[in-house]
Amino acid sequence: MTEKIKFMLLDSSYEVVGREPIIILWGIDESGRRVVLLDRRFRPYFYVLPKKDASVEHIASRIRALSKPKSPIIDVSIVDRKYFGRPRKVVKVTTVLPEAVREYREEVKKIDGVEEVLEADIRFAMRYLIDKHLYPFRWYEVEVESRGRQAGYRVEEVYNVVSDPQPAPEHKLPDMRILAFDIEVYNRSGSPRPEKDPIIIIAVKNDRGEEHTFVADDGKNDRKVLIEFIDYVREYDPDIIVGYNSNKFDWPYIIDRAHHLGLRVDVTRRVGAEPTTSVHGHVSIPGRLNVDLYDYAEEMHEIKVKTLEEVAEYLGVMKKSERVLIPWWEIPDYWDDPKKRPLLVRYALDDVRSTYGLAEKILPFAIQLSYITGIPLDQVGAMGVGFRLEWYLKRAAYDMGELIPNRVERPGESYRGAIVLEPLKGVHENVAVLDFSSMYPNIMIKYNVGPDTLVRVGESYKPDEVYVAPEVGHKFRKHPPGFFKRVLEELLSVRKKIREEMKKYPPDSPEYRLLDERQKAVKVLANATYGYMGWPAARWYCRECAEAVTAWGRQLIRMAIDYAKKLGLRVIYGDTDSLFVTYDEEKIRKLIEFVEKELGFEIKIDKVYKRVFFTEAKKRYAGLLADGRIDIVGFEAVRGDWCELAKDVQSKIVEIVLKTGDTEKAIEYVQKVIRELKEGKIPVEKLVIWKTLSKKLSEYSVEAAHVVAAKRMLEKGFKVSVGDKIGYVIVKGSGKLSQRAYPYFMVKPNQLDVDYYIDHQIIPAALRILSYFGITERRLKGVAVTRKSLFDFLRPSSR
DNA sequence: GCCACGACGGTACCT
DNA sequence: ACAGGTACCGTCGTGGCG
Repeated sequence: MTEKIKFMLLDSSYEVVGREPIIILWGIDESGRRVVLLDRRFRPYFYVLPKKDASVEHIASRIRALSKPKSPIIDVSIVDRKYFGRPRKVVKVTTVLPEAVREYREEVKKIDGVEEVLEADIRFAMRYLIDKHLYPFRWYEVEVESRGRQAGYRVEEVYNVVSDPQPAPEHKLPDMRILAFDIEVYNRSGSPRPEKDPIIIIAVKNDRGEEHTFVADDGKNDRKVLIEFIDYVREYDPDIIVGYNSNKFDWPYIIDRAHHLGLRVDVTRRVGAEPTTSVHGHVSIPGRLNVDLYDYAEEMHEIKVKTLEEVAEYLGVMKKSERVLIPWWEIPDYWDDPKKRPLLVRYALDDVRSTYGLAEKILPFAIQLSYITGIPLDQVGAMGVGFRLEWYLKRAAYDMGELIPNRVERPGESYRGAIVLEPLKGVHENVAVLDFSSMYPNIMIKYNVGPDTLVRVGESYKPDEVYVAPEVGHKFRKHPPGFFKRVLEELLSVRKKIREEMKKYPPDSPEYRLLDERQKAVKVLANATYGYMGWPAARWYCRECAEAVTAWGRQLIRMAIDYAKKLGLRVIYGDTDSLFVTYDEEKIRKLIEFVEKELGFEIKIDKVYKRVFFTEAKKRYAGLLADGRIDIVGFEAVRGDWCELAKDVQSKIVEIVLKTGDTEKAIEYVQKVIRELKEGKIPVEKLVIWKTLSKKLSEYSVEAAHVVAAKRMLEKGFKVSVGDKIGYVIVKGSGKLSQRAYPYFMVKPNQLDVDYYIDHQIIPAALRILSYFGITERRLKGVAVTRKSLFDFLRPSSR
């Protein structure tokens, strides 16, 4: 007996039972029950593209002959698809077992006349979602047969899918159970090792506001901790589990430690299953969405040191001043001291509260990213922007009958990018910053840029039927609309619709916020398309396309600059799609009109600086806005590889100079800081320099400071890996600077080389701004000269 | 052998 | 693990000089 149910999709997976693959859809139904839908009707397949002169039928029959009874090919048929926009006859090969796709793929490749095997690398569970148009966090109606509760699945009801799920009208997200967790490990030296270092605390917090800490006994016996935690997860039964760096630390550690103690990490919704680590280092928990919030922190470029405390502070989740802070190397001391141990427990609690708070800030966007791209939530965060876009493109290709190109290894070919103008150095008053709106996406749409519309060498074309890119001469057919043009138009129109829908709700309503996150997710994809085309690993890679886009971009901004100058606007600076011009409303209006009417693009005033300062360097400036806010762009103050003290000093100088013009005050300030530094009044934290380890230690050809510091960590038993940020300080002594670099936690304050910080951090950062005003290193170090004010330096080039 | 200097490696930023 | 353009630091090799 069949019935219809509505459900919201959480995730998909598959299993092979009795030599038959079963798609498993995890979801939540209308009444909030967790359900599983099993679909036994779907089979894996791939395509075979014959060479142009080969016989499709012949290839098809050769493929049929490959079928082996144990794992048969069940269908070989000739179908019409498109490959880079051109209609092609291809062979669709269907098997029973997903693993069989890999085996047959290799054999089919060897057949004469086969150009390529396509779509043989799409995972079965994702193949189902693509083909059935299913997206996480969207609602569907589906005809099913109930199988009641099933012992193997920890859900309220299991159904067999009878016919394909159909989209149901959108309604709000159901209440989902969310669990944040965080572990603390006891170890006295180096990085913790699961085979010996116990997990002394696991802290959890859920969406009901409940908090728990599972704490080891005095003997640091953590068996109980793990058992209680595992039971808690099963008991609370979360849909989403969040952690901070949990994919790389907490989960692997829990799994290794539990196995070492002979325990199973029985936290999934599939009886008998355990969390598994995928190739990309992401941990998968069947039936639940495991989200590592660190992945999202990595994308927040404003935050330089991405510890949980820093990110929580930045996002307004928890102030560092209002929580327990314990340096990680003191954790064992806190544990061993009975008086301090409660503080350590409190610290773990503050960590998990921060983690949960981060989830509240980040998950709404992450969920919409999953909703738009169709990538399950537990994977979407671990992916780079390129892969997120690529999944969106794969779905678009399927919907258009386009074959998904293979990923091929190819060398990167560089090409010219954007224009950056030489800034007019000095202080300028009343400057408007104009920005082209979505310049590259709009170029791609206007000129129909893409790998399928590109006229390649040897191909014929009629001159009036193509767009020709300036300088580089690449040609793109005007018709029909290409793959990227169609995708981008869709993205832009979807975003427009979302933004219109948003107007129906007050800005503080949940509906508004949800839609706002959604439109942001769409924007990310649109903005990534140009870079994607120039990415050698992209399936739809097209260097000529990317090259043409930047060429058109250069032409565009040149024409805007020329017109601005013709109008009598001073062009102070410009980079790629932005122009800094004197704030003359009437002339700017004319410029905007010109760009819209004559060039066919949109340009807008992004901001107006009351005062803005440039040195001779490109990509570096500081501006004062009408409301008193200050933008610092490019300078040391916004770079993560300068010590906090130098950055603070530079920020302060910029503020003094832009707001008061009093350079003397700035000098006095620098001198004061130098005095404090010499007197040892500056805490070590403000002197730590953080640099990313971008490759393996052995691969470095020069002894850079952070590399030396990382080697010292390694010697002490710490794991250092690619991507880690190494925090180091410079100590007194002789020899190369790099040899005097030590991890900050290995150094006592009196060992610090104060002179290094003065000469190589404070003074350079200060002079970057102040040398334009004629101030020298000697003055900063205390030699008096005549007083000048900012206003002697205004509008330098106009006498 | 020492020093000045430029090339280069390396990192992080901007749009 | 989306692109190219750019600034700037410290190391390292090189050539000139003694």
